[in-house]
Amino acid sequence: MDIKEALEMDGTMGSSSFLDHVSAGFPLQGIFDFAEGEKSSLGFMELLGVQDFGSSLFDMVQTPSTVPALSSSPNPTVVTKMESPDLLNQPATPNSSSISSASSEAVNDEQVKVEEQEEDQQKTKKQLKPKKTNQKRQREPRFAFMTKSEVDHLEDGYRWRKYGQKAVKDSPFPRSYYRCTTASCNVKKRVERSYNDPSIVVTTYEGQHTHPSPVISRPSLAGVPQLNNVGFNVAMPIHLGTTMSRYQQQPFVNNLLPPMSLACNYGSTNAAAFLNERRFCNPGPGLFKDHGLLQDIIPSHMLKEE
DNA sequence: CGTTTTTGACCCGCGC
DNA sequence: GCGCGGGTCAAAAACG
Repeated sequence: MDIKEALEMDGTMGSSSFLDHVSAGFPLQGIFDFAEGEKSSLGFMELLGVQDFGSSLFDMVQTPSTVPALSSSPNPTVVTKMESPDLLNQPATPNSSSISSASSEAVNDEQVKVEEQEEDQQKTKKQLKPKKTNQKRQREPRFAFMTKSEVDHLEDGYRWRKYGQKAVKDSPFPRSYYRCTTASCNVKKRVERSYNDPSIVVTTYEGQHTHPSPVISRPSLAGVPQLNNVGFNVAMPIHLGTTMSRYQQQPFVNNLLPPMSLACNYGSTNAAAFLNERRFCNPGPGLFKDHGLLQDIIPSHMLKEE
């Protein structure tokens, strides 16, 4: 049980609690703490209830141990960890069935965690600049998922520019920081590799894209079929068509999906979609089922599916 | 030549 | 107050 070891190792870190991990970027250790299931006694549904605050964060993790079939399976997998309830409705990817099933069986170790870090910090404007009226910086809600992949930077339909890299404590693998290259869109993501299982990449998204996936207009991806003209459902097909041969990125939540998030379940299957879903399902603090934007963007038939 | 990556420095929050 | 770790900046290098 690598995870167990990880958990124990985490204990050696000592100074940080799980929440600390989370608020600081939920290092894997944090995730595994979570997996331990002791620091979070909330049941999944309970969490949902808690989460239902719209802006509070929600963590759902399936540690590698929960998907035993993965490591040995020819088809790599993705373990999803989400920090936002709105995203939980994420459907399994079309071709993740095998993985999904595997994970479902493994959910026994299902871990859930609630985070309320939204008031955490707002690092969008920053540090080297004169600090402003120091309200605690607010951090955008984040969500992450673990992906079994050989490449660190997973294609998700958006363009990212790397702006930093740091060594991760207790891990031989560095953590990379990316920002969406689209002007006015300050979505960020962190990518790091699990030191317990180097084949697993943990990607954390922070913020919400304020634009459609740019891949639509990208020549290199022009051949990818577009599901719509908005962009957020496009990424997955692109992903599948262009990168699956190198790695698999198949976020899935299957049985972990919270019922209440069904309203946002419209079939997107990747990170970009997650972000968009999040954005559209959770347009503002406390708002949950506002379909205003959704209706503008999502085909009516999709909405009906909820 | 424009864009992205690399990388050391810096800032900030937090625990001791 | 100090040190540590996480996160970001920004100049230089690399890349296409």
